[in-house]
Amino acid sequence: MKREILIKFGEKVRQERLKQNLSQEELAARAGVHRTYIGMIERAEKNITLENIKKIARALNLQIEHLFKDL
Amino acid sequence: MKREILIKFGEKVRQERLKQNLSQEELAARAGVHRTYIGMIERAEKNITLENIKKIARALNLQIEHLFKDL
DNA sequence: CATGTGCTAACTATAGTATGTAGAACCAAA
DNA sequence: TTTGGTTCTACATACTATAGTTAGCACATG
Repeated sequence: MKREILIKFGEKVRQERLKQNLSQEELAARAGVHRTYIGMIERAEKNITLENIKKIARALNLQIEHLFKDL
Repeated sequence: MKREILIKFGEKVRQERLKQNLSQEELAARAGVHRTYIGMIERAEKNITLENIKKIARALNLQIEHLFKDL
């Protein structure tokens, strides 16, 4: 499937967010994006850009690299 | 700087492309994107999306993870 | 009640695609 | 040396697709 990478990335973000007991709203606030946007990314509804990947990685205190482990 | 991540990513793509002796046009053809697009990415003029990051990684026979090593 | 998430719909910013021009570097033949 | 051909890249627009942002409503669950 074409959007497989988006699905895997979304799952990874959700997994890391829950591991840190953050709500979508909290993660959004940390990353500086809107609360529904995090939901859209986790549901693979948007093809996220590199700058926002970076924002989310920072908000999760992770290296970008880590978000692509086993992808 | 805000676009620092784009600059580093662009440098990484160029570095890997040259390592494999590919022209921008050859890499573009492999990745299935337009020839000028690769130039724009290497010069950090566009905020690349995840699906295109994936295309370029595949065209370079690299894991996405590798493109973010030491970034 | 409050909190968290999914989902729709709309707008505006910009990523993605493409064409064309220019110039640099290299090579080969006159 | 100069001329001409080739290859590669930068850069300038410009168009169209869609990412990014927001508001609102539904429906859970505590």
